[in-house]
Amino acid sequence: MENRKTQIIELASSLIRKKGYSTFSYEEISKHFSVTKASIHYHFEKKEDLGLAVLDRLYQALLNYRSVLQQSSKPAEEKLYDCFIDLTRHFEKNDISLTTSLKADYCMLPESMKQKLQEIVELELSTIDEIVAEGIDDPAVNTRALAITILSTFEGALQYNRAMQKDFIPDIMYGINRLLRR
Amino acid sequence: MENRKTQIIELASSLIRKKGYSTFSYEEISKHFSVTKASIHYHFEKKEDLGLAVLDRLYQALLNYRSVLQQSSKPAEEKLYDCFIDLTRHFEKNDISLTTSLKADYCMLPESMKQKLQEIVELELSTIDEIVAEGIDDPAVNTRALAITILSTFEGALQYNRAMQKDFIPDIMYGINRLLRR
DNA sequence: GTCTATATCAAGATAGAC
DNA sequence: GTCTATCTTGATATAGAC
Repeated sequence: MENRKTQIIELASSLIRKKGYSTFSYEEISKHFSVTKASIHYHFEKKEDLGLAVLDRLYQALLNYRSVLQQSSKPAEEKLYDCFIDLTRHFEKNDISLTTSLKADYCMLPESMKQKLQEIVELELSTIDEIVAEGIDDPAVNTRALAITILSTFEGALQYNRAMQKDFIPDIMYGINRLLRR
Repeated sequence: MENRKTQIIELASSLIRKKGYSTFSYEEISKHFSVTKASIHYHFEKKEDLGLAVLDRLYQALLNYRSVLQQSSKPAEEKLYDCFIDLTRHFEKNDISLTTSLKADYCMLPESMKQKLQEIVELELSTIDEIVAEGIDDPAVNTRALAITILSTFEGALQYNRAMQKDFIPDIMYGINRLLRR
């Protein structure tokens, strides 16, 4: 069952978002599939291997997402708002983002995962930066700072959603609109 | 040593920020003070008791902070920027904020801590909202949404700092200034 | 009031049977 | 490819000595 490997990655990905890297366990993955812990260890010898597989999958998905965006011929502003919708949807489905959860657990990650996480974060930032820059002509504007502000805001808001059992996305969209308007 | 109790709360507070509530342990607290785990259990019978003590301390500190702000006679804009400086300093010293870390661990917290956390988050939001509102006359502006955006941005940025070993505060201050300016 | 000793459980991981 | 069995470690927690 080559498929089992993918199933494990998907479940791990969801568990990391919910509970964090150091708190999710082979035990709960094995129970979910009604197999033993040992068979999970067969697919991913160490927890670190599974963690890296989760990160690799995310990295590929992001690369793919960025290239779709780049090939789109929509006007920049529309692209950016599509992007916000994607972020919102992604977050509704997924509680909080994988990178947010891993950043919280950062000091407990193995070195290999820290490095991969940095690559992913850098890719996220530059993807948003590219779209923001496309929509803003003024060369005096620091678009990378805006991209960082936007992503920080989204990720922060998701954590508010989780703790307050309320949807703060409309509030931060109000803020982001104010931030971007001429 | 009634002082020991306070020392434990302070250490626990710092460990929760670094590693999260479910990952910090009585073991490491006891090692730090060169005593046994059992003596930590003497001061705080259950982990939940220690967690609540940490939250109570934060709640009191916040109440105190807010009342100092309210009594200040500075102009609103200055107050707000003092507040940003406090946030930045606090965050430099403390890696990420306690509430950010606890929001990431939210689903593993005992019910009592979830409730206390919500009270604290609400207090943080209303404190910032009050200052923002003081500085903005226009009744059409949704100051609470701005407060949420600002806090989300700060908390998100801290997690970026941690993972990227870089200081993103100047970037988000650029964004927040743009957000607040007339 | 602080300790030792211990109980209990779940974690990550490995060896080797089938 | 999946299993049983087992090891080791570290977690929360309790009982009871001093």
